[in-house]
Amino acid sequence: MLEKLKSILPFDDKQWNQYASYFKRIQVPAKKVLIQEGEISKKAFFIEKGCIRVWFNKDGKDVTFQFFFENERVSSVESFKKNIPSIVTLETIEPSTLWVIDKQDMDQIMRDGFEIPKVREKLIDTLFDRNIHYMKHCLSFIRDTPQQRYLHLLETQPQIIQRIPQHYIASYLGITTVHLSRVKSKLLKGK
Amino acid sequence: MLEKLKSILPFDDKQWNQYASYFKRIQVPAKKVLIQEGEISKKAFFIEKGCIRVWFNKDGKDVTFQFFFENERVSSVESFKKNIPSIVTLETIEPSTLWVIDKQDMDQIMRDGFEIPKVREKLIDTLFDRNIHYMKHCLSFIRDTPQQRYLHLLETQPQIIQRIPQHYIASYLGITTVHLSRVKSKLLKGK
DNA sequence: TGAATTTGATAACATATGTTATCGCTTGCC
DNA sequence: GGCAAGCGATAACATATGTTATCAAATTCA
Repeated sequence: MLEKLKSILPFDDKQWNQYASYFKRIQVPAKKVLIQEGEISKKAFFIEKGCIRVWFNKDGKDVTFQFFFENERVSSVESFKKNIPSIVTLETIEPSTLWVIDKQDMDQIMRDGFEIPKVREKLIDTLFDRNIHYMKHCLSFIRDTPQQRYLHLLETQPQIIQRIPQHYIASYLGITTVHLSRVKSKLLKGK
Repeated sequence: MLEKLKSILPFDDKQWNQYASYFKRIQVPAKKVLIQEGEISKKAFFIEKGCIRVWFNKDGKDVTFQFFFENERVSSVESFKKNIPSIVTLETIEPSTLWVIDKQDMDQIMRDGFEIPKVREKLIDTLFDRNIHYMKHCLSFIRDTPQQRYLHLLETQPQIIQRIPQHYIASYLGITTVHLSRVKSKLLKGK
């Protein structure tokens, strides 16, 4: 099951023997908070099964920022990297199977990884990709209407539409559940 | 004038002697397009004097995505890094003095830089910082009203309000010029 | 200097989106 | 089985924001 992790961090087998023990497999129920907003994150997660929602607080309401699924890594990046309080909460949506690693161990892996050209390339690529992803996400809020964002989601990440309760999707799109309903019904009626 | 660049890329003096010649100083007028949307970017810029606007096309209208000022580096990141067509246009707003470097040379510097722990740290930090910046920028579109975004801009980047024509600011905030006028006048009238 | 362009304010109206409330359908749980 | 909670649709109304048009001031440039 760490196969996917190996493709993300392409160390050789010898090194993986050392690192494998850093990761612990845990089972968590739905709606379990993994990292709380305001807390300094000391852990990172890799999802074997299930999904995780990243959200933040807006006047008492929770607003979804991102979803993560199988074979993805999740952490409160800025908190994890910089030892500052997290601006987001990480919470499971479904009962999930996760691999968890402590910051200390992860830092070790990162330090080692940046010494090895192949791993380094991969890590840098990942950072750039994340950058591009956030950039495009921003851009879609400036450029596209909620309806366009919904359609785009349908095309590019149908599993979100299928697996995630609609009120989470609505806040992810930056609108209310009521308006998402309207958008969907407008689309059904042939636009 | 490369002093600022040295703090961003903390090589030792010997190496800088080699790299300094990679950068060329150019003077460009206002409204000069540096990189065109759709074009594969082969250059990166460092601003000595002036400012640059990053924008993209929305149904024929231009929508501003970011502003850059003195001592900042600008490039079409994803295009520059991945050799793909740029999704944004880079254009000066004021007459500017820039330092320009070719992709090939920049790649060389990056390759060398990642071998040197001190420089590597700085580069990775920069990537994370950019990530956090985009994340927060996204977040402000989901969480805040245009008025809140305007006030936030006033607090954190007053030079944008002062130096940049209002219609660029409006599209940067994701609203029309008409609405920005409304927001400002509402704020003047004591909210 | 004077004409053309850019910039910003405002009004009137149109559309998009939020708010609150209600209803019915599902789901989980005792 | 039945109740409570969660979820999604819809309606009516309120507010925010966009669109188009007009005007005045500032700026640019020949």
